[in-house]
Amino acid sequence: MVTLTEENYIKAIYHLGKYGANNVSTNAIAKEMETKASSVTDMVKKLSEKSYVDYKKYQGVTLTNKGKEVAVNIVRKHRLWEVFLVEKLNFSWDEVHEVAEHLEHIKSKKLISQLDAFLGFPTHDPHGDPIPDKTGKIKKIDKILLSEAEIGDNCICVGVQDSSSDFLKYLDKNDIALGTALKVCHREPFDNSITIKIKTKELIISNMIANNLFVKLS
Amino acid sequence: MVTLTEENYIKAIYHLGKYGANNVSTNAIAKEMETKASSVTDMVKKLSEKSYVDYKKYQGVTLTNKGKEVAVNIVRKHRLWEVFLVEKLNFSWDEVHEVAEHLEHIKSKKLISQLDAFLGFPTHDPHGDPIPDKTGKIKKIDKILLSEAEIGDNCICVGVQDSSSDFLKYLDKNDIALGTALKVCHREPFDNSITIKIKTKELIISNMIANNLFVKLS
DNA sequence: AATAATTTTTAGATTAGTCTAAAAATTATT
DNA sequence: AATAATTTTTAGACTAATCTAAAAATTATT
Ligand SMILES: [Mn+2]
Ligand SMILES: [Mn+2]
Ligand SMILES: [Mn+2]
Ligand SMILES: [Mn+2]
Repeated sequence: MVTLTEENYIKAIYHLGKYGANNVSTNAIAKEMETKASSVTDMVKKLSEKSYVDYKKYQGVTLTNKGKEVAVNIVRKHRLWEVFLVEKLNFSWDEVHEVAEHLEHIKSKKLISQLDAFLGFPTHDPHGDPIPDKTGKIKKIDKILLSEAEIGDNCICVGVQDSSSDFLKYLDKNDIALGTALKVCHREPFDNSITIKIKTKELIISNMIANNLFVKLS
Repeated sequence: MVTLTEENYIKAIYHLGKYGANNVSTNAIAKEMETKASSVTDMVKKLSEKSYVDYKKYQGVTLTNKGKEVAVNIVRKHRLWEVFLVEKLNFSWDEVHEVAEHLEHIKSKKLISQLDAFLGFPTHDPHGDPIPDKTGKIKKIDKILLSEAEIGDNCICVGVQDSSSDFLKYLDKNDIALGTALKVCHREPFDNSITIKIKTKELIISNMIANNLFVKLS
């Protein structure tokens, strides 16, 4: 049995550990969870006790297979609920995360398998992130950051790195959604801003924007 | 701000106080919540402090208007989710309660108003219980217990008193669902069992069954 | 290699919710 | 009206999760 709080710690460790194979530090977890390092130490001991993580004092943690299972399952639920909110309840993609943070903790196998079927077994959430299947398998698509695309490339938006409301609303305002086709026209050497063309319209976007938008070449 | 636990106590007090205008006793709450009387006393003090209930030592509690508002809102959410589970996710009516017990605590105005719209503003849940509207108004239909119907009455099933899995499965097995028409044919004086006719089929049901099935005369 | 800065852990408190056992109040029975 | 039975409250303890402040370990800098 895993408590709601434990689930949140496990999820945080999962996200922090995804890139970079090394251990996740106490401070990193504390920052992610908006809590104090001392609280993290306590919890990490408990998670280790219950063998959700491997932990050696002062060395940070990594998820065990058991821990990874829990994490992936929560991510699956989170993303399925996000799809539900957008597809069925007309939420916009910048409104879903907060509600999904709560819905992801509802424990019912049947609920999730039926929801999955009801949604038509979606493979990606509204932000382009992959949805693990019931066995925990995640199929990843080969996407690159728009900032890494070359001049002249034709791309399709497939995801966002940052999914803060501010960023998503910026994209909405500029008619950029998942599936939108665009062409990279020019890169300004001074600030790495790039000019892109969407349909007939040209748009200049900063390097920071380009660094948070995933595309695939088309 | 009201915690999940407080919500559950408030809901229990609401259900216990619905019939009979008198105060709800500590022991009654303890039984309903499957907890100890001493825990109830502690919580009841806190709820009183926060003015969700009126409480005088040794005299039990009643919900204040503020408390009633919270209770009705939880009931609304619980019943809307039950409709969702049955109508959209193919749950049967004996499976929904437990999951709804968790979903009812998700706090998002938009989630519930959109869910309500998505479901077509249902007025009753899968057990025939009325769904309060967003202002908390509950419209009650005039239903009677089948045990109170007279010989010769033609009725339609509109709800259940008990919604335990055992009872609901009994009804399923005997093709009794909400909306089912039936006629009261005979009452056996010895045990108050009654013979009913559904379509062409006769069925003998015990007084206990008849005491847990709501019907309206047709 | 010694010292300074940073990170992590420990020690001790706090809050929400629960429990057992005993005391106090209420209600029922003689 | 006195006693017995029941209900309710209090007192004190426990667990989960958190915090602050101080100690210990690690890492960075001189
Ligand atoms: Mn999210
Ligand atoms: Mn997402
Ligand atoms: Mn229910
Ligand atoms: Mn119901």
